[in-house]
Amino acid sequence: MIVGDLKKSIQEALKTLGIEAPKVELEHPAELNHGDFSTNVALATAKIAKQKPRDIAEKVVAELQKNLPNGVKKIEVAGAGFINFYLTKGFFAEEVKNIGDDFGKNKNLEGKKVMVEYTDPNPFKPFHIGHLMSNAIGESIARLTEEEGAQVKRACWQGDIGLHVAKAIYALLQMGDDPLNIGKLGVAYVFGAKAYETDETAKKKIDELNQVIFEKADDAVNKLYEAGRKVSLEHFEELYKSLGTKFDYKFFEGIEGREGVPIAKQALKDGILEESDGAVVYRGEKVGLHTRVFLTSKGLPTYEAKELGLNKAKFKEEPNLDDSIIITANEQSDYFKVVLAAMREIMPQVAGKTRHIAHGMMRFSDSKMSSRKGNVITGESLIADVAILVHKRLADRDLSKEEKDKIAQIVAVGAIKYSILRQAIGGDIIFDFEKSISFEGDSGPYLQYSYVRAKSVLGKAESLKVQPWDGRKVEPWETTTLERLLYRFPEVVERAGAEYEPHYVTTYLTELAGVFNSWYANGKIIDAGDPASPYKLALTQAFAITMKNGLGLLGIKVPEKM
RNA sequence: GCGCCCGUAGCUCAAAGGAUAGAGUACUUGGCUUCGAACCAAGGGGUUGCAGGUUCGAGUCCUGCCGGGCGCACCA
Repeated sequence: MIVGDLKKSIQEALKTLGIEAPKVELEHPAELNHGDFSTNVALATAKIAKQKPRDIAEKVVAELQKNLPNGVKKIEVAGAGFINFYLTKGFFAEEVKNIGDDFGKNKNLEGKKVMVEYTDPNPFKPFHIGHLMSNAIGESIARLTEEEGAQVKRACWQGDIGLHVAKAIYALLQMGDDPLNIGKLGVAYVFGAKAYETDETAKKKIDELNQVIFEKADDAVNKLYEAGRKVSLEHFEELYKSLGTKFDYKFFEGIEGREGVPIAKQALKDGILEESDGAVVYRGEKVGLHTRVFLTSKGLPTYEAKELGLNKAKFKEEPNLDDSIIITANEQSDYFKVVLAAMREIMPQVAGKTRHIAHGMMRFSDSKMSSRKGNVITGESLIADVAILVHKRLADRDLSKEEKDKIAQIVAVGAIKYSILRQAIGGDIIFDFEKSISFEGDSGPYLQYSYVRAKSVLGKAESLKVQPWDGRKVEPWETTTLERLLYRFPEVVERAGAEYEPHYVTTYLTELAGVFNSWYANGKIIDAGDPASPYKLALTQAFAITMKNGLGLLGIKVPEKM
């Protein structure tokens, strides 16, 4: 590998010069005109060696040039004392040759089994754009983890029981019995939530209803409950289909969550949890956190207790899990600190493998989004609205209605996912339809479009029976920026996977697409008079594969036409 | 009040302690009879919230302040 070889050569050069360097750092310079690799050893060792950085750099370069490392074309000293390496055409050609369908994969997590929980919408409540955010991030992290060689189990945790359900059913009981659908359910929830806050009698009834639902004590209520749950879940299923997520496990508060009650009661007996004002709580203060309630004074489990049941169930289903990741918005960060602290005492083997990853919140510029207040944008409506905009762009394309519908769906979801995955996951996204969803420049469709163009060129080459480069001889054709970026893709994937940061992939792909588009505009790829044409075709192919694989890691599909 | 997170171009965001802090967008201008213009090329735009400190080197690390977000007992 080039990195290892270069480091070794630098290490040896330093040794010959009698300079001690604990470790050699080799990185890609931020700017491409600073070379393909750069090291700061001269700067880092200057003080100990009592020499000027540039002097050390000059000496190291002189030493390296006596026997130029494999794949290196040119070495330069630049700036304060950086040593920059430029690679040979032969190196890039070899890399391009190796770009196939597996490009990007690594074996860092080979043999590991990882469960990733994300999205977590609640039946009886709307699936809003916050869930879209969690889904986009979670799906991408799941795919990155798979790309690292792990076996991934996708899990979704759904609150099909609890006060929010009681609120919706309270309203449904008053709404007459025309057929239930997702729209009616949304209205019911908002109505019930409002009643709970403003109407004392309603509040009392809803609290009672909550108990009735939990105990499955009333047939009419049970029936309504089952119907509402079904409508919600079917709606979620449709959304997962268009988002490209397929869950291996769907856990429910009403099923796995119930199992948390006996666990909490046992923990109370064991003295891990304690009683306080009739409730069962965990005193987080003993580990520098705060107190949280696990069982209410009425004996009902809170989210905390349900979480115990859930996490036990995860390891019951998948006993050989190496890692269990829970992805939620950061409003739950402190909650998870306390629950995980309690879990470390109650079920240490589970807690030791469970980790919470927080992402930012989807917000409006002027207010907090709240499904309770009804001021949410649903995932369904957002996808539909964006798809309409895509359709407008497709108006004069020579494609069938079916093709256009399919493309609109892929491009709309791509645009939305991109707008979420373009930034570090920790940051909030201020949702603004006009600004958030873009088709130009830094956007999902920009990447999809550059892929489609590349495929179009490849299609034309095929119809003209033009063969791509045979991979054997390389002439000293000019090295393109495209080649200088392409071989870095696996490194980007590795880092994104290790840090659970899909945006490294997004940023890389956008830069890659920019470089491809610029190269594309600058000259012809298929050109009978150009001896480099077959090589350019191979480059185009390599770009298309990389873009498709990269977008795949973001959970974004590529259309063949758009 | 306490805890966690954040503050970079008009706006939305990048930047693994390194070089002249970069993209997109918006604005101005040029480019389709060429392999797809959802594209390309060019231009202006910055005291990285403020003040200290550590370091050969700080947007990045430390301290304080200012501004914002989230959380802190029976909701999820």
